[in-house]
Amino acid sequence: MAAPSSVSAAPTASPLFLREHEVRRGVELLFFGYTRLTRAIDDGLAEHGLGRAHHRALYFIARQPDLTISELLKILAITKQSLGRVLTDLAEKALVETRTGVVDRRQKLLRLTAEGVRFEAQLFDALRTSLASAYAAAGQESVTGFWRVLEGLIPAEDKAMVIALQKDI
Amino acid sequence: MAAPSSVSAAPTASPLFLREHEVRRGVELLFFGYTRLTRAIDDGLAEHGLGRAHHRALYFIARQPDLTISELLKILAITKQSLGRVLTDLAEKALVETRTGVVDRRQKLLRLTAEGVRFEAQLFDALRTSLASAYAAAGQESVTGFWRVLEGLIPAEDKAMVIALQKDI
DNA sequence: TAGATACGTCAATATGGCTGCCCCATCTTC
DNA sequence: GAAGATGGGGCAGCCATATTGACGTATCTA
Repeated sequence: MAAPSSVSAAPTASPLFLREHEVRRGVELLFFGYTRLTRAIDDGLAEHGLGRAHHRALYFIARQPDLTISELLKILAITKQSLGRVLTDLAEKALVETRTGVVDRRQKLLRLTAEGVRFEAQLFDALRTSLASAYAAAGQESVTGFWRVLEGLIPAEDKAMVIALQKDI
Repeated sequence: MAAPSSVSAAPTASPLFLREHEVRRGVELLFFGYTRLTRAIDDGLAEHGLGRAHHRALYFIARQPDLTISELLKILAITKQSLGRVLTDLAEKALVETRTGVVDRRQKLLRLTAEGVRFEAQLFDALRTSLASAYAAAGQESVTGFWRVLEGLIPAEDKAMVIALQKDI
């Protein structure tokens, strides 16, 4: 794959054609890392009869109180129907509550209840334990690199959304 | 866990209690990065009437020809039933073939057919495009950090498996 | 030969996604 | 004030992917 740099006539390989090994390594580590991290909260969720889809909604509502439905839809990138079921479950379990929008009364503003806050924090703790130990083992420099590469995987049209999330804390 | 060498009385916070912000950032970037990367191959899969589960099997068979069923089960961490359906589909589409094990005739050794190799390579190309551009934007140092953190997320009992995968290429 | 292992398979069930269609309330624009 | 756009809710039906538990067969190992 890598063109020898000594040959001047043929341009060297574009950075888009990195050695296959490096790409495969990333694909695999992302797969294992992501799946193993999410597995850390399955037990906590199961105790409440909830699944990962519920956690994702819970998580982003925790992160941005007064989020609207359509904003949450953009973040999760699922359909209204799918989200509807999840939010119904969360409301029934009194983990999430909605209020009518103030500037636009068509909107619903999503918030966690006190119990929702408690539960999300409990789940987050499991995530923190896993991720913090990975951070600690890798060192701060590695963490920065970890963030940079992942940011590069987010398509331009989604980037503003992700950055907005991270402004709040 | 590391005791601060300078302060003797009050220990600083353990590395396991990193600032919440840093952990949330990692959780979110992993979510967006992973989901956006996997989305890159959905169209290619759909053309063949296959889903992501099929790709995961295809991918790891490509990576380790003559993989056995039980090894693949460990990697994917799903049930025999679930994998069975996926492999049946792949066999019907003539993307995967099996041979009886040589050292142990109970085993089935999984391999891609020529068409399977071609198809996996095509899908891989979409992954490479995404990941390579993220690598290029972040720089080689970042890529190393990216790998290190992700490795730290893999539980000890799975680590040998992942490392074994990466020895082959 | 007895037991463990590798694989296949049955039936039933859960979860979390999807499409297409239609509804109402509210905001915006003309 | 009317027309249309937007935010949200909901119905019916479907699909993909996962689960459990039990059982069967071939093969290996002690």
